[in-house]
Amino acid sequence: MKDTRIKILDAAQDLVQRVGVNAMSYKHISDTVGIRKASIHHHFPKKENLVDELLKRCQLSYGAYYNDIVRGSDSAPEKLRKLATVFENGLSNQKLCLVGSISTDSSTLQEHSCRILEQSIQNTVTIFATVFIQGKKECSLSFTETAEDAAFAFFSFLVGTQIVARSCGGTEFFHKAAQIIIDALEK
Amino acid sequence: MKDTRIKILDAAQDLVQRVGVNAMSYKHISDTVGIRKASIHHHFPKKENLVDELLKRCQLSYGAYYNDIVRGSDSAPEKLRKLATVFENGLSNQKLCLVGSISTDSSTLQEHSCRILEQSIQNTVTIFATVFIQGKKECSLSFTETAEDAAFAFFSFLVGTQIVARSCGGTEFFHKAAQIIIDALEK
DNA sequence: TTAAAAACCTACTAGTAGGTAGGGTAGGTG
DNA sequence: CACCTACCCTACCTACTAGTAGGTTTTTAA
Repeated sequence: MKDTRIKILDAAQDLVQRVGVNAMSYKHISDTVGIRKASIHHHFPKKENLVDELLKRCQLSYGAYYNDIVRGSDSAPEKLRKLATVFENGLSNQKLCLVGSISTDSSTLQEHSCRILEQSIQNTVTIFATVFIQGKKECSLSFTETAEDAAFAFFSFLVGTQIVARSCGGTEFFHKAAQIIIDALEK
Repeated sequence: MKDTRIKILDAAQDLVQRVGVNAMSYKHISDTVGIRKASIHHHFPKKENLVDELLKRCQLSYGAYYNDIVRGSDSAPEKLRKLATVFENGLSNQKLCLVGSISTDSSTLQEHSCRILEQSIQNTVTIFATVFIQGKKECSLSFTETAEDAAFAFFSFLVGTQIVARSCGGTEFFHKAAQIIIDALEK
């Protein structure tokens, strides 16, 4: 079966988003996939391999997803609202952004994983930045520093609010917080 | 010795801020404090006890610290900058806000710990909110929704930016991001 | 049809986690 | 003086972690 590998990645991703990369174990994955623990090692010899591939896969899938939103015909503030909704939907399932979840445990990661993580963040920020470039052009957004810097700030805000709101306030608090920040960036 | 307990809490806090609450172990604490693992159990029978006390201690110490800033004579935007600097200084030592760090692992926490965590967040937000109330009064800050909501958004932003910047960009990125958000909230 | 390659299994290793049992010792109190 | 409590110790337990060895089944391809 080719899709056992995908099932493993799916289960791993779900676990990472819910409980974090350190609390995600091969045992947990084997339980949900319905495969023995040793068999997972056949597909991903070391856990670091799994983490690396998870990061790469998410960079692609979420990158495509973000791009869909960013390339649309909406105004810049509307696009920011749609991007925030992606995070809000994750939160409603008690799930954190994978990059955000792994970032918090970055100190226990291998160097090569950290590099992929860094690249994923930069990739996301680059996509987000196009919205801020558009916003500056159409005068719908106002911010100091560069569009890249603003994109970094906005992405970081979404990651943090997802984390804090999961512990306190849930999607309601998240939604209001996003509203405030987008309003503040709006001209 | 009375301060063994404090030494344990200090070591535990440092570990939680650097590697997260799940990667923090009694073994690690015993190594840095210079005491046997079993002796820590004398002071904190279960790990949950340690975590609970850590949260309560931080709520007091950081609460007092934030209050010092908030009660000062600065303008509201200046106070926000000072609050951001607290997080920036932590980041320069590779350390995350304790509440932020524990929040990411909240799914592996006991219920009572979650309640203390929630209370810590609400406490911090309440302190932060006074700055936004001041800002609205003196017309130095402009935001939609309530001051509490804005404080929640700002705190979440700081938590998230600390996490993301530790993986990508460091204090420079953090500083610029904080600049952008505070500028956006400034009238 | 046969042989190799891929996938999966049982059974195991070594290491670490949190936690416990029970003994030794120092300092204070009746 | 005896006693008690707080503190710290050695030694151990169970549960779980990532990872390995080596055999079996299934799939694929010549």
